[in-house]
Amino acid sequence: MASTLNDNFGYLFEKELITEIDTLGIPKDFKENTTIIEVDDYIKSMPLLISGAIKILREDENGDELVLYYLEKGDTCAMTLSCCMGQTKSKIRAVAETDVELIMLPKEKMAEWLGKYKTWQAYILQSYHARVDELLDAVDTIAFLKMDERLFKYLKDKAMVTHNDILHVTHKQISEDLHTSRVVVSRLLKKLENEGKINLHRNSIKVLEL
DNA sequence: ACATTAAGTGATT
DNA sequence: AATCACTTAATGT
Repeated sequence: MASTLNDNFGYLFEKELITEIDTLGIPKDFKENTTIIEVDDYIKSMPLLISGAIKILREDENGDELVLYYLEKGDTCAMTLSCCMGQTKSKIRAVAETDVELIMLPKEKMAEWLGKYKTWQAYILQSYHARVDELLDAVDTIAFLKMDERLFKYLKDKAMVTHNDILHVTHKQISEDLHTSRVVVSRLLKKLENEGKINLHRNSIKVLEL
């Protein structure tokens, strides 16, 4: 376990901090497509992503969802950060996009480490900043981009986090992530194929322009 | 061969 | 861009 930590965070954190994470953190695995955090869950620990990718979704009262952004190796969840500080419930849903390995850190240590370790402080601030940026990006995408551009961006993002240009996903699933209808997705995908940006197959899509 | 599910299409709002 | 109604194609039993 200590070696995994060193491989992934050795360049980020000082030795003592790695040791603390090693002794206090609880390693956890999630299989692809399992829910890691549900809306209204209370957050009692904060996750550090070791490997895999996590999809962060917003969900409205009808259960309609919308993809906000993806988390990758080394990232942490900004929502968790704000939840740990206040005593609030999660307002988002986190689903494992691929098989995921993470370490759960007790939230009490968060504040303590902020004062104790410079690298931890830098890491938290940096990831908070990155998350805010991605959120703004998501807002821009929804507010200013047309559906076809949103769709293509979605495909590219997905290919990026899975490190695979072939996506195994149905049009229906895409429409749910983008909060639109399947018919629209099918039509736009067809258009993208005609433009030579993707190849369509049943249950899979190959992204050509990355 | 039949049922089920994914994807394509035209028409309408 | 959403919805409906319908077709076609692929896949499972």
